[in-house]
Amino acid sequence: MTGIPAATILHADLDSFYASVEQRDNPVLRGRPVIVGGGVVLAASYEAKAFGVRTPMPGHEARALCPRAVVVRPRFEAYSEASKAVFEIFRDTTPIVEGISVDEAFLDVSGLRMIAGDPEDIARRLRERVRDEVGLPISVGGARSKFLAKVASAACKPDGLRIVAPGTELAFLHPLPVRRLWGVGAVTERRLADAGISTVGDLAALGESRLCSLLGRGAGRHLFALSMGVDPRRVEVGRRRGSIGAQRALGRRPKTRADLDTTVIAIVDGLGKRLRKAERLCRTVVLRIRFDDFSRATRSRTLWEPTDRTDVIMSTARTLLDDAAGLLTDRGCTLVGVSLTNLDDTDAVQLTLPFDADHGAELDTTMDSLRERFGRDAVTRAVLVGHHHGADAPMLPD
DNA sequence: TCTGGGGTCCTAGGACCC
DNA sequence: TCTGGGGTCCTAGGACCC
Repeated sequence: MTGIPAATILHADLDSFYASVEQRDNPVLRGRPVIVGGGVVLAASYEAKAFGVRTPMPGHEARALCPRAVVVRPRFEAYSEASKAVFEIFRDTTPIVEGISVDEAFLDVSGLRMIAGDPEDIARRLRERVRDEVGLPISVGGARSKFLAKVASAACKPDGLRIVAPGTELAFLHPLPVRRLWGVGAVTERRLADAGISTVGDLAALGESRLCSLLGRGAGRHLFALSMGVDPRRVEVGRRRGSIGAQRALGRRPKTRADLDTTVIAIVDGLGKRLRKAERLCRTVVLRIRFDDFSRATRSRTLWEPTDRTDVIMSTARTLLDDAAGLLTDRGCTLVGVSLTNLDDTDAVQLTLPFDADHGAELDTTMDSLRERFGRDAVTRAVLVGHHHGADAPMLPD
């Protein structure tokens, strides 16, 4: 492996997360097919997956496939607690951790070779710690890029470890079905199948331009790059979510406008609390509706200024509901949701300073001056944005 | 008891600005 | 009556992910 850049990114993914927590906490469930959820399958243990149970399958279908399965109600608090414990182990392994969801994350371990060994050693210890300290099985994939690390973890599930050695990427990738590519879902898979493309290798052989004419420029470029193992994205620490939302399934019985109002009020009330707790402001309110034929519609409004006030969000949401009223005359509404997007930080302060690469100590000085201005503990987060000169320098306003 | 609840990113058209 | 090239922001829809 000398001379070649080593696999440096790990993708760690808990196996059948919710179901594994249930089996951990209730010995009776161990070794048995377990389904978490009621109306739809939120998670299935590997014993249940062996019968063809998948998420998000309707509950009745899952029970038909696997009548012996034990169906348990989700316990989101337990999952959240388990997730926190696992993420502590991630961050104890390396400071460069990018969480993707409650049960998976990317870890950049490239700087750890000297102190912690090669990626395979690190991954092995990580898996042992999650097993010993939290009691859950976790699969870890490793490679030179995020995408390949993720494919590797999927390929070694359940409870596996797979490192894609540098130089072997395409041999690993090309035999896989296109569905493994990030961005290929049911619709794109169908379109590719119609064009006779079933594996990643087929897709790579098609070439970028024909892929673009088949799927559109953005998707074509993206998928072609992935199929060639090209994925330059770094592991990003401290990404903040760009939106928060909540929704309620309403069932099929007919709803009155008052029913919808009541539901929207409850949703917005909860969102306002979450927004303030997270110390964020939103500028755009989106109303989301699903109809009984499973078609969807959205209506949105952008506010003059960012807000975290429930009353402002509420009146905006009700205006949107009025906007959508016309859509509801001939179809039943089976789901209503509200999302808040264009999120800002509360009390964010932006400073612009010249920066001389020979004087890196200026960064510390900047933090000190921020603390001086706002109080030592008032500064909770600082974001460094670099502007560089040269060919890619941002264009200046007229 | 016949389809959850949370998100991300991209596209396309129109209004508007210089 | 003919006629531009840049850009931003907003809205709506859609694919996709876990």
